[in-house]
Amino acid sequence: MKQSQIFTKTQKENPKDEKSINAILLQRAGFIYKEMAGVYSFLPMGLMVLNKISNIVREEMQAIGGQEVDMAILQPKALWQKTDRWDKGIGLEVMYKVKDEQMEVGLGPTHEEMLTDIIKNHIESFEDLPFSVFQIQTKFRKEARAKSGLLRGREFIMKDFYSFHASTDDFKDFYEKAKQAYLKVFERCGLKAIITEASGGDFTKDFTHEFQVISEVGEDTIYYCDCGGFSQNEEVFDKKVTKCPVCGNELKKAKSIELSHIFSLGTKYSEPLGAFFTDKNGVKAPIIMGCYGIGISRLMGVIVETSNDSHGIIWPKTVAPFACHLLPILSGKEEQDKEILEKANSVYNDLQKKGIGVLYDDRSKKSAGEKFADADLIGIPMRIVVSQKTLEQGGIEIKERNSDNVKIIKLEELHV
RNA sequence: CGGGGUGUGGUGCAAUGGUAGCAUGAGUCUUUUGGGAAGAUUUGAUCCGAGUUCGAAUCUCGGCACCCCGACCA
Repeated sequence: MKQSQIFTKTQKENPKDEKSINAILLQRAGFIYKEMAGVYSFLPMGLMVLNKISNIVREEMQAIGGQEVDMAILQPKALWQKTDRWDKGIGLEVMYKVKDEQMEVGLGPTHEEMLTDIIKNHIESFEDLPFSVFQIQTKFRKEARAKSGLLRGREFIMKDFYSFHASTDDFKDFYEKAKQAYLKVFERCGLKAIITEASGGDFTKDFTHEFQVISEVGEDTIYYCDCGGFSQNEEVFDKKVTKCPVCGNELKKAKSIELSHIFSLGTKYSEPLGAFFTDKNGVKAPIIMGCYGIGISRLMGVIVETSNDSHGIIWPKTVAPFACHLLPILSGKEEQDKEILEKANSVYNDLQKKGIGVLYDDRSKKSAGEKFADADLIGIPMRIVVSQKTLEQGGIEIKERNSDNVKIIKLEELHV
């Protein structure tokens, strides 16, 4: 893609009133646009990143059998009244409600009610179980205090995933599979997630599990051990415990960001909504459920929050909008510039033919300094420079965003 | 929802109650070109509503918005 054709521009100055790194860098680089506190539009390159993240999540969900759907966002009031969540709890405190001349509806903050209602019309026997369903869509939640860029929004993109089982044992097996799938998702996104025991709020009395990433801007505090055998959220942590019950080392305390929260739902939704199946003995029983969320747009924010330097974003290869950023640096001499541009064009065409994503900074009026600064800000993992210097040395210059090493190589030697 | 802070061109900043200025961006022209180039020229702003005053960006009241701390949080 040619940079001159992307309608967004970078900003030199930090936006006034933003303290959070992800909010500053994503806006300056033109990935997102703030509409209101906690409400952002995703611009072309922002959407590319979001799609990369979504695809990683989608692949891992499909790998454990998840079937993708896209449910309605408008929520029928009657459905939420069946679980007694319209007038209290999440329905009262979290759900946006909209009235027209005929009816009142909610904007989906989560989809247990809707999905349970859908599946009950399809599931009749134990032979129809188990299965799991996910979707990636915009959720709406009234946040008392939206903050920190993409980390806590009123409108945000979430992957919500639900599983349905005939027995608790089967649910537990799947729950473990989902945990492993989530670890893979975060690893592929370049993040080290710590599985942490937490409270399920009014959802469940049992511990639930959160996937936490250590970060100073996090809202949570966790006590954990590097051995990986122990981590608990402060809200459930017994302060008398000081050593890891698994390896015996001192526990560490850190602020962290919650990327995901997974729950055992039991029959909390299937019973009131009437989602029953007939078991092997011909007895009717409520379906056992689990639910598993990942904040997709929050994940994008967390990646920026944990991967940046004073010049800008450093995207991991797996989620970067492009694999490389091609910068022709002109010399001011007509003949040479023609040669430089020809070379840059041929590199661009070559990479495109190979299917390598490339952002081509073809802006003729930008100075070298500005192109470098923009490249650092946007944060594409590999920078390729074509200039008089590189022509003289018969190659192209490459530099990885997360390193200071610069080297001249032949185009054929490029690996991304 | 409680507390604190802030609202001025697209962006970042200034302006004792008295001509809204600077930088940057954007447009045009010339010269430049390896880390946010130079000159010339053009463009563009006081969050909204009341009040005080001869006169309000500035003072008062009300509203709205944004940021931060806390409470809350599937």
